Amino acid sequence: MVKKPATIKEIAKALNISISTVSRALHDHPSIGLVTKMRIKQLAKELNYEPNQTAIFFQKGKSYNIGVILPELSEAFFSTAVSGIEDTANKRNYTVLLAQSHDNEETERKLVAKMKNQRVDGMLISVTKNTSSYDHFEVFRKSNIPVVFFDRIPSLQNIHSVACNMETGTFEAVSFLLKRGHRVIGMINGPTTLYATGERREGYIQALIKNRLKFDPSLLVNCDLTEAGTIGAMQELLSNKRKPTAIVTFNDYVALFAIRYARSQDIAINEELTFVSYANLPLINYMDYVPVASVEQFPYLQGQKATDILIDLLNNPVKDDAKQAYYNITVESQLVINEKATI
Amino acid sequence: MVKKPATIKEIAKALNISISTVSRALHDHPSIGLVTKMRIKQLAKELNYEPNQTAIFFQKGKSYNIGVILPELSEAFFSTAVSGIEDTANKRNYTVLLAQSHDNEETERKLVAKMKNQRVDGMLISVTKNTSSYDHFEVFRKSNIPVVFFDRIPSLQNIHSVACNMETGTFEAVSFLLKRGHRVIGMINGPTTLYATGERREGYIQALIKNRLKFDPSLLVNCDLTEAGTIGAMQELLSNKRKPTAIVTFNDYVALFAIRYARSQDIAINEELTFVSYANLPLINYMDYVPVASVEQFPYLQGQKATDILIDLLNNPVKDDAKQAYYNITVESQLVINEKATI
DNA sequence: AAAAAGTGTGCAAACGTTTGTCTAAAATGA
DNA sequence: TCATTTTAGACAAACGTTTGCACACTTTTT
Repeated sequence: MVKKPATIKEIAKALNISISTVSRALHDHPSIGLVTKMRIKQLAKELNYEPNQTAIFFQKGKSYNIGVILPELSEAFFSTAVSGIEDTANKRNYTVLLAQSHDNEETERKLVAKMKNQRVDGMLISVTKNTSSYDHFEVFRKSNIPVVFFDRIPSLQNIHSVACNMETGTFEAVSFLLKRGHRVIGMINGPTTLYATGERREGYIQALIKNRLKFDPSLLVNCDLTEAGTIGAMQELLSNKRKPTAIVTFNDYVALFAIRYARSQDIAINEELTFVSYANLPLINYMDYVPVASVEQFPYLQGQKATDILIDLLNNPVKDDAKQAYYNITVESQLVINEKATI
Repeated sequence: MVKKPATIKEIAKALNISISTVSRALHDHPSIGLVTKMRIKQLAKELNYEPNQTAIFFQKGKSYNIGVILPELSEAFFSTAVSGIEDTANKRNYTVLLAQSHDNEETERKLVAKMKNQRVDGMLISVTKNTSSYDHFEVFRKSNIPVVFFDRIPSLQNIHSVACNMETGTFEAVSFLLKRGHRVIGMINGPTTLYATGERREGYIQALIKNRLKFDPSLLVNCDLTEAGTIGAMQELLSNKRKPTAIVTFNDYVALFAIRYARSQDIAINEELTFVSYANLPLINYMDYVPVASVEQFPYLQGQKATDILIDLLNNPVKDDAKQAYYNITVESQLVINEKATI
């Protein structure tokens, strides 16, 4: 009943030629005569021949698998990045093995072990919020499995990475607000431990400098990204001697919390107090009041680039470890005006 | 520099024993003496031996890959389901190949082809909203690749499926509202083409019957799940002779649209008009006004069950196609009271 | 006319593992 | 003590493919 899939061997036998000829013919190897090639391809089609991938993987000593470890698939940023990864990988004949760390370092460690013995050819990793030590990634180096970190990248030397430069977008965001006439602009930034927090700060300050304005540290408050933290930050900003007329928030979640709080204080959103945020998540489609603009981080693009780099690395393995060149790609963030919020 | 991973062969040679002995020893085969076994395991550990998965896959003629095709990863329902799938698959030594159809039938067809020649052992599929014909799935039957459909299942005979029974949850939801004293309960249901729409309707009616109330068809309106459609449905319900004091909405998105509209009409949410919805998405954490209760569909559990069934199917292949038994698992939905909304 | 180059194909090894069958030695039974 | 069973391990085939090398034949060059 169950007919086994056709093999190269069967084709060879049926045509009374050698296996190698069949293999070469199917790969359009130049040394095979046209007639034989046609006969072979013809029969292959008739028999519905499809190469046995497991055999090829084995033979080539590769799995054509790319492992991906990221914190949380349900975050829109990551699920979009995954789309970029998948599309690129599929296009280049690789397959994606996905796993979520759920922002748990322990899980991350386990996944690393799992991935390694699944024999992935390469890895794409976005580290956990809380990952403090990076030694568990060393096994990949030892096994000669290239790793490209994306978005959340560890502070290590000699790694490949793709990340988004937040400074540019922040600069644009603040410039945009300045152009709109705002002179007192607050910022609710993230925890100082995050690299991205520093970039936002820098962009903010640079935009002020460029416009010959003085940087007022009391207008820049850090927060832990929770709702409570955001409310605290808002209270601090709103009670400032110079009360801001616009606020840049670390991400859309913070924006949501901040806007909600502002409304509870009967502040007219984007009139009395204008908001600009980051990420541009689908979330804002469902908010009643949304930031007037968002700094886009291009997750799909980041996924694409990281995958491209990884596959290039796989196709051109370095012999000499010392001569290894490291890719550190930066995607520029970019301000996007939110049409829904035009008032 | 790059040291190749150790193989069974090397271990054999180093210990001057046969390959088969090493293989069996590592598998705790009873016919291997204790001392040899220990020696082998010892050396294997020293050499950091790890079985070459590609070789094993090839040898066993299996890929230990499970293909998953679903509409949209960024929908919380699916990303949660994927977690269930991954966890179960990993536990049982399978690997997950993920792909999104983005609710596009054409993409779905392409993915099917892709998956088949990636030589997956089995498939988990949640079909596209728009999939009208199911013949592209036939290739799996022909290649003897078992398929388990989940959540969105095609209306076909002789398939394996895991889905959530919406009737139970709907029954509970309406009963809950009745117990709270509501007597005029509206429902914004989905398009009649969806199976789940029928189940909701049935649950709604059954709850009324059970409470000796008459079913009033004018209180049950269908909609296309868009914001415009929802507003239309709301207008219809609110202008009804018997104006509802509570509304059950098809899902959280519809709930959001409906609540937003109600607020635009200055209706006090969950006082003047009470909402109950489905899904319980993270979305509602970010809504200012949320339904008082949601019908939970247990996506994680569905993913788990579907994967378990699939792997069972893989481990116990049927010889005789005619004798195939089909699994059709139903997960009961369940009402969950939303604490945030308690007023 | 002989040598060289080109063309088309076959042979066989290799990749790492599992597993059915075979054998030698040791243990058991009478 | 010899026959039988048990134990511990070896041998070799098989899985499907790719690829370096060899070979025969034909064509071109000298």
